[in-house]
Amino acid sequence: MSKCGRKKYIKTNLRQMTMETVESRQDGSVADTDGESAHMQSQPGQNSIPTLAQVSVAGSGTGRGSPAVTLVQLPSGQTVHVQGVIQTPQPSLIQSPQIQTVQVATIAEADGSAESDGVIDSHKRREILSRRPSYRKILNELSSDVPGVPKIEEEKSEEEGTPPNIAAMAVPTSIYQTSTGQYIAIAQGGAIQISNAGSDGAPGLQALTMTNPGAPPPGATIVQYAAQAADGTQRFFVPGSQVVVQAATGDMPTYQIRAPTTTLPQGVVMAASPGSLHSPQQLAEEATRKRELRLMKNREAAKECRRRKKEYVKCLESRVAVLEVQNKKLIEELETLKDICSSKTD
DNA sequence: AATATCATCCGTCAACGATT
DNA sequence: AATCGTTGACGGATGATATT
Repeated sequence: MSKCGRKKYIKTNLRQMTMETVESRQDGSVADTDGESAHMQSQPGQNSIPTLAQVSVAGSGTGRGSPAVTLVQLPSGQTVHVQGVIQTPQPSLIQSPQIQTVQVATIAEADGSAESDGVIDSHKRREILSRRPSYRKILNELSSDVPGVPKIEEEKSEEEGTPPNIAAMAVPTSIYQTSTGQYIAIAQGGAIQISNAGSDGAPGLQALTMTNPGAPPPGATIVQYAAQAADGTQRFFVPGSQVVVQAATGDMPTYQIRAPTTTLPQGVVMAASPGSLHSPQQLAEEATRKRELRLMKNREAAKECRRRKKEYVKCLESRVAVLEVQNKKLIEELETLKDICSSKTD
């Protein structure tokens, strides 16, 4: 199998896993091409329910957000309202003696005969296929429903995207990352903090104080870091037109703050305010800087997004486990009640 | 041991919604 | 309208495991 094909296979499996164990689509009636983006918003409780389709109880909606209420029609014709998957365990939840096949309203059939044939109005389809909320939102809503599920904080306090050891220090105004994964935080008072990323517990954080306080000239906020210089050092440019030079030798990195008297090493991109750009070369450098900044941000965002997704999937998996246990208990309870009833009738 | 396959992670791009 | 954050999709890299 080619690598590409293998990936398709893996991703298909992941998508199936998502659909079966996470999303639990009831009937596939919503024609979703990407398999993930649409059905998270398919909350049965939010739609009118003109027609019904058979589904299994285990897949009766994720109930994200406020507890989604699913209308369940019993074989006897009686209808009951069943909360979505997200609910606190209850002592007794017997709602149907035949819980393996109940009937739940579906979205695609909720719009009339024409759309039940799979012809969905483009606007409607657009709404259905609209982007689902972020994992942060989803998980926070899950958390609000079930105690014990940790919330994802809006403000990143312990997330991996922030440099370790820096969060506990003085609040920095700017954080820059070097090509080697190190972070430089520049606090308001001019203190420079350098930390090694990814080194858990490593005493990599060092604080340096700039020697000439004073507001940096406007437009002199240096964002980019230098590649390793020819002399084996690494240089970072900080506000105030100063340069932080990292020595490349030794186990303990050393840093010095120098005036940028030397020529810039190759690869350094100096940022400047857009108003000060004149030559095409400066414009190109500005564009390059912006692009690299965007890539860096997106890199971190992708990491964070994946972390949230993992957390979200874990949350759902644990919920599945809980519900399986709950379901088992209900079945047992049902059997017990059946026995009691049959013994009474005898 | 060499090769193939699997599993996972990561960076990037593009599209989208939300915000300014 | 511009900008930003989020996330699916894609492809590459890498380590683990199975097969030859």
